[in-house]
Amino acid sequence: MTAAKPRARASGRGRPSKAKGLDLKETILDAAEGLFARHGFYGVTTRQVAAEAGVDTALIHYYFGAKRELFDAVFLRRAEILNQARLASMDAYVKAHAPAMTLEGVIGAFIDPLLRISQDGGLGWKSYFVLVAQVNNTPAWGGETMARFFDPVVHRLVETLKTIRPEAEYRDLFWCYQFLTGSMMLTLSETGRIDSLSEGECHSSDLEAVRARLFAYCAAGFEAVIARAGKA
Amino acid sequence: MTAAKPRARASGRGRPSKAKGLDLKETILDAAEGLFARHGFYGVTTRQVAAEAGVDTALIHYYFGAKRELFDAVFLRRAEILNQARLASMDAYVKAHAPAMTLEGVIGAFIDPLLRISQDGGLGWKSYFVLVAQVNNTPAWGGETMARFFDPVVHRLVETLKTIRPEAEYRDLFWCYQFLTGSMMLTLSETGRIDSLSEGECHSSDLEAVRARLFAYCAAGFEAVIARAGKA
DNA sequence: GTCTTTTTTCATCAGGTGATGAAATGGTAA
DNA sequence: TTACCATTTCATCACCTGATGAAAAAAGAC
Repeated sequence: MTAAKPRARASGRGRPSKAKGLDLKETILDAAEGLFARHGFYGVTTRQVAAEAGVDTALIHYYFGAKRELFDAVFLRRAEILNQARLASMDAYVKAHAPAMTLEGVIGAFIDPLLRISQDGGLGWKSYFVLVAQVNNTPAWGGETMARFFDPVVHRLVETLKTIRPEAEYRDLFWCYQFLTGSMMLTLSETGRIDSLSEGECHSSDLEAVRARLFAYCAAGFEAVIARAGKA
Repeated sequence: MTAAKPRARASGRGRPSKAKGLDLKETILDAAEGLFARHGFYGVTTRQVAAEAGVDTALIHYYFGAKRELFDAVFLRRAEILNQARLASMDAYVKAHAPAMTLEGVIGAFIDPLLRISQDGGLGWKSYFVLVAQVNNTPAWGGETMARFFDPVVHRLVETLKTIRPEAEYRDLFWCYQFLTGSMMLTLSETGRIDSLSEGECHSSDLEAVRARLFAYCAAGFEAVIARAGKA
């Protein structure tokens, strides 16, 4: 909003960054991440990013090319990490509880990495989740990337659920997944709406409160939909 | 994307609109609604809106003032209608089932008006829901308006639920509401993600499939969270 | 030290942005 | 008719946008 305070500045003109241990490329990505999360792709100018990063505008184009490529770079930077954390979490759960998996356990293994990373990962990750939530309901901005990285995790979830509820139909599982992801993304966005709505009783940032409720909520939802399909 | 085709054009220069039954103000709102929904506030220029509406740029400022006021006008136009439909639906349910209300019934009365309007309201309403979903996780653009109109409906929901589950804690009800609204908004956005994810098994636009699952899903989720709180 | 390569900055471009004041238009009322 | 007034258009402003080519500065190779 106001005049940006440079966070990294090269000494003179030359090439000091790597010698000083400053990676301007990362600094630019950090700045862009925060701004894109707050204002969206079109709501941010390359000059704002440059100012926030304490860097000349041209440097952004030198490293990333067009503005859209910068956005993609921001999106990709953490996508792989996130993806592998979730796959590992699912793997670990399956290996540890293979004989007696529960819906709630599987769903927890699917969601918990995100909560944990959001809690422990610092502000960068918080911004990143806001960004992912944005992309999640504006597929035009990276829906393809979204699909490329996250479809495998989702299919892993669905297949695992199918293993422990063989009678469930795929249609039901996919719809339930959509409901789950809507809850999850809105929660990770930490918009503050629940704070004002509940007049201070709940806090967006209280992910422990989420953990205590969301897994059970979703598991019961899946169960109900599966059961209802059996009846109808 | 491409060259816009004018949809309404005044004959010469003067003031033919009302005589012809054409309300250019509404035409502008329609055009703005569709564009804002697709590209977001900053992703749309007043010139694009003008072109889509078949109108001069200056006319937009004549009717609405600044661009942001145009956005607010778009948002407000349908907010009141939506709000009253939902309050009426809740009222009707309570009056009809007062002695024996169910969680699923109350939740259905809360959500169903949106599904019905989205199904029967035409493209304008579809765009509007995308817009509301956008605002829902970008509170900076109209979160205040959002709260002003929709908080009363949410409180009505929560109070009604508290009536039929007096043992429930408000904290739990608010968290569950957040989960519900996340599922609902993502669903109403009809992003098409479920279509590709399920390889054609499900369709974003199939709101009948949503009706058959979402109410039961949410009701079971609420029930589980309330029950778990009682135990813990 | 000189040469080369990478990084950073400067200066600038062509085009687009939201916005406005003034003029044109034609319906309405006297 | 004539005067008025809401509506619509035109022309334009000051500023910002993403992007680029060339120059400057520093690090590393020899």
